[in-house]
Amino acid sequence: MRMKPERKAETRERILGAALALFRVHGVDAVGVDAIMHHAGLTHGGFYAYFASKEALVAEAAAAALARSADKWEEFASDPDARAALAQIVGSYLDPAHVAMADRGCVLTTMGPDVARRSDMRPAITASIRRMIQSLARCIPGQSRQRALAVLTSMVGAVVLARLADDPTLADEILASARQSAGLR
Amino acid sequence: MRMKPERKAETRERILGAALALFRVHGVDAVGVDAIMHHAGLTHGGFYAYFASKEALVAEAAAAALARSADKWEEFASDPDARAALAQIVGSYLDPAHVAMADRGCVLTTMGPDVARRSDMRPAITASIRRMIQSLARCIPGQSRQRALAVLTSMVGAVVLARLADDPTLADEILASARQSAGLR
DNA sequence: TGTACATCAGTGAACGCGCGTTCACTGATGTAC
DNA sequence: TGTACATCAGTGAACGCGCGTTCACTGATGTAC
Repeated sequence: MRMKPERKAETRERILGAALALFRVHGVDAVGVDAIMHHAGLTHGGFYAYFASKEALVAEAAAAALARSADKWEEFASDPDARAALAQIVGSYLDPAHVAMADRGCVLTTMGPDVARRSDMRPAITASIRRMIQSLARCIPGQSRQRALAVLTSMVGAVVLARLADDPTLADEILASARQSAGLR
Repeated sequence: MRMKPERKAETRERILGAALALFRVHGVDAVGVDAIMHHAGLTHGGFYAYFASKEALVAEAAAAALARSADKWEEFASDPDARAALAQIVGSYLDPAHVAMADRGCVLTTMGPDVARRSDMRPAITASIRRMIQSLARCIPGQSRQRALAVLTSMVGAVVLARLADDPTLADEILASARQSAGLR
């Protein structure tokens, strides 16, 4: 079943997407190659035509997902209305919907400790974090880098904590407090 | 080799301690019962005389470790000098040494997403989080619960991000910005 | 105090299972005539 | 336009391995006499 090259690239994206969704929900080590391929509508044997190893997929998937987040933030930050841009970035991040949909959640909050343990992934992740800080700084009154660091920190901490809280009221309180720290409302 | 009951309790603590250190450094799923028992100076077969399953150990170890953190914060918070108490709690948490020693790091930052996925653990974890928020509130000018939530959020986010950054300068910047957000310096 | 015994904390071989990875194969498709 | 062929994306059986768990056993220790 020979196919056009663009179709092969599509399949590759499909595997990456399936892997990411499963990694974020269940954790990297709890998801096997077999589960990823079935989620992508394929069988496990084909995996190694696309990736050298599961570890290589993990590295690429996490780096690509965070880079996409950084892209999105840059796009929001290019809005001339800085106040609206900040509301876009921070508001969507500190939304209970983001907490609930872990399968599409930010890599920093769904796979943070997992990625931190794999030192080979940290350079790519760090590069995206820097871009996210820069985008935030552009939206913040005074364009303070220090403030941008504090806002990113609050965003990550709030989503991690909100996912841990088994009481939705507490989770919402945490998100609301972080929104206020970020200068929203 | 029959032994005094206190000795059995000691062995149990040793297994819990070994498990926690390994879980925090390598992640729950990357650490086997065999590795835990060897780290505790025992062989794998004895494990089931202490815990019903690996999953039961994970739940108990994570809950106990966070409860111990909450105990420590309560102790610090009972200092009549609120300013000193806050410096103790926040300063030790946002110390580069805490970032570096993941094997003794706070459960929220080392195992956060892992714990959030196991819904049976979340009640115990949430109870400890509430105690930590209360301790923080006692140390904060005005005893504001809202501020306490924001400070805890910053602490967790900063340590997660600092562990991800492969550049120590960036990591230190993140920690310093969180210290400032918490009212230190 | 000294001896015999019962206890049970800890051992290590064995189990079934699912993992990551390999590979000989299949068959739908793009290409050449 | 129609046919024959080469390609290669995807299949599925098979591999060795380490996992979580079980269990018959061992032998140091506390206890009873």
